[in-house]
Amino acid sequence: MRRAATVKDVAEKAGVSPATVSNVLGGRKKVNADMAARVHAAATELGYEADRAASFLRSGQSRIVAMTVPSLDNPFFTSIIASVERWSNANGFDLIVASANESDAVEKARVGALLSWRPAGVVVIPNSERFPARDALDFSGTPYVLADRAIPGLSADAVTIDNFSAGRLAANHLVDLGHRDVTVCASTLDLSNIRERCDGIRSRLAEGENARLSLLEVGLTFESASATIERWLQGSPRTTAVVALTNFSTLAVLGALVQRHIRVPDDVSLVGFDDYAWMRAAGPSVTAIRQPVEEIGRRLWERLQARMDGDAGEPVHIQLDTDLIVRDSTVGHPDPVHDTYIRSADGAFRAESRTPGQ
Amino acid sequence: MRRAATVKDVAEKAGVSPATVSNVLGGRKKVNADMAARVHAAATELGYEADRAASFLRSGQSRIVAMTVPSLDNPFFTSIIASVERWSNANGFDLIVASANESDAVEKARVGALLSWRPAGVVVIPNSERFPARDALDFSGTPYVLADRAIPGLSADAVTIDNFSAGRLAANHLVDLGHRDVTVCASTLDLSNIRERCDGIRSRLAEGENARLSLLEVGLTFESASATIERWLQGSPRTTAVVALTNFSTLAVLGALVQRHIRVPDDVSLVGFDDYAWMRAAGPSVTAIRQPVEEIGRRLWERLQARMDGDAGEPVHIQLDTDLIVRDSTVGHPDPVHDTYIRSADGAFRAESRTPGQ
DNA sequence: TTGTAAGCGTTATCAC
DNA sequence: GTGATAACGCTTACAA
Repeated sequence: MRRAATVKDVAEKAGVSPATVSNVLGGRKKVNADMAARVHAAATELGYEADRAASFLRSGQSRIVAMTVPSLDNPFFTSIIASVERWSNANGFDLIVASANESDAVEKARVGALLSWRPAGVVVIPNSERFPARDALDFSGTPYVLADRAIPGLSADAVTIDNFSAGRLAANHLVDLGHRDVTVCASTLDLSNIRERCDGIRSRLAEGENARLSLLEVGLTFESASATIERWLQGSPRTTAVVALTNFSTLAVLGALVQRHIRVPDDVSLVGFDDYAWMRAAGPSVTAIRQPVEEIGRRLWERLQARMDGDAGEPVHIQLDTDLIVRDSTVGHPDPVHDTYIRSADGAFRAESRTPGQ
Repeated sequence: MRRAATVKDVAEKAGVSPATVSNVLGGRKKVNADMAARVHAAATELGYEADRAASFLRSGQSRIVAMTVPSLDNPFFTSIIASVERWSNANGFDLIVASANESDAVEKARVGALLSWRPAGVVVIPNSERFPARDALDFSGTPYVLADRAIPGLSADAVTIDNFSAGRLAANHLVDLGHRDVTVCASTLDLSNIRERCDGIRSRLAEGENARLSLLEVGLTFESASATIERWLQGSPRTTAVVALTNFSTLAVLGALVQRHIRVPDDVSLVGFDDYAWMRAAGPSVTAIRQPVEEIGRRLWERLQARMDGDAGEPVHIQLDTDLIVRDSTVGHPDPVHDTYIRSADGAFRAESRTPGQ
């Protein structure tokens, strides 16, 4: 590992002082034009890039954002990382990521390590409602924003979807189609977002008569979900529709139904959660609640940016609307050209064709 | 943002010198037992964690690993990140990630930024064979390891699968089943790993008589792949089997076939690439070449660790074996209990049931 | 064994 | 407008 060039090297080569180099490259002070040119030339020639650690140490401006997620193997979480990375990068911040690996203890330990970088801000998808990172974050005073999972009673900025409405949106679709026996596959009721989705479904079903809701807690992984659903199906449950509240449980339900040759949607309809390419490609394609991932990232950044800039206002909980993407798993085989329909929370209906560029 | 505690604070509280605090917490020198206890107590009380930037600046040990991937929206890449993150974390390193967002220019720019952290090592999944990060990495002298995509002619450590053998494995399965008209859906032939997979398929097909191979270049995204495959199907191609060489193209092929009510595997068989939960759950479940993601991460770390420790030996290209997971998309509906079969490169056959915990 | 002091590379301050 | 100098928080010679 070659020693990297320093300000001194550049200064010497350009025949100026280190301070001037810093001023030119940092663009903080006015400098003589041809001096600046010499500095730039020298910097380029030496491949100079300021050492971020030293720069931070002196300036106190870390330009690091740290992010912790329950797992890096869940595409929902990584899609949020992708969005945050784009925003942070666009603003000159680098992103340090840590996975809690589904463990409260790991989350706690990892956040400790992240904070030792003195990040300017932190984005957290808490591993559980215990929110193990909380104490360290609060103690450090580092601005942070929660994503996806808000913590009940916690005063902190959070960006989530409107889980209750998302649940209603799913239930409403099924009720409209005449379903009265609905089973909900929840990952775990230990998470408030999942509970709220359930509440939304329950609330809509309660508006009709004779609607019955069964609840199945299937765990956080595809494997546990598959096993639980398999056991449940062995009991020949009376159900005409399933709402799955996470991407893994959606997949597990679909797999179990297909494997048992239960016809979808003829025997059982399915509304899934999250919107992935495989849901379009599956046979049958899956009706699903789509979360606005890109917007979640944008709003996370917006909140974090505000806090990093010193906003000391009341904590804000942003709850974004979801869309219902109607596909074969609830309505069979619709119009072959416009075969995907989107129903927004406001009830509007619009067609979306499957052609590229969407 | 509260000012974080420093060594001085801890030293004062414990009634010792800063050097002693550093020695106790860093565990580098022997210290008196009750002094050590006092230091630990003070550190805990103040919530002290050494500032990593300052620590690095003085010691020259950055304990940062940087990683760049073409996209954070591709679960294959993020699964490798997940594995590397576990290994780096276990060894006390933090991980900075950057996405090239499928752009050579972005890769180059992002790697420049990453290097300004003076990372101890870098893991790169190059965005293209141009490997835009190369110059900066070589110039910096930072140890790096390529993942997934080796660059032809490049002298650098790389951990990939044995792409040629993977191609042969897929083709062999289809030939065994009697297929003679095989279409390959490649993302892009601009990547050597994809070309090698093609070559492997071609090589196996060439061993039989009358085998025909058609090649379809479908692009890197699900959308472009879907569109291309759709156009191709409109031409009523003479093909009894498709090999898809990436996860997105696998999905796109499956979707297009299902949508057109082409029966799989009765009309067309499908061998996909990568192994995801959705492939088990899809109807039909998808026969696929599984890449050993966890091992890729392990070997990446092993190589990087060696280089960071000063190993100056010849560049090593590790090529890992893949498995063929046989499912419905090539063989219909096998034994309902052990419904997934794995065929390794060595030809061994073993059953794997779909019960949880696998 | 413990403390003192220097210095990592940068930028902010303050003379010039 | 430019340059010398100090200081950020830490680790590590080296002195005690």
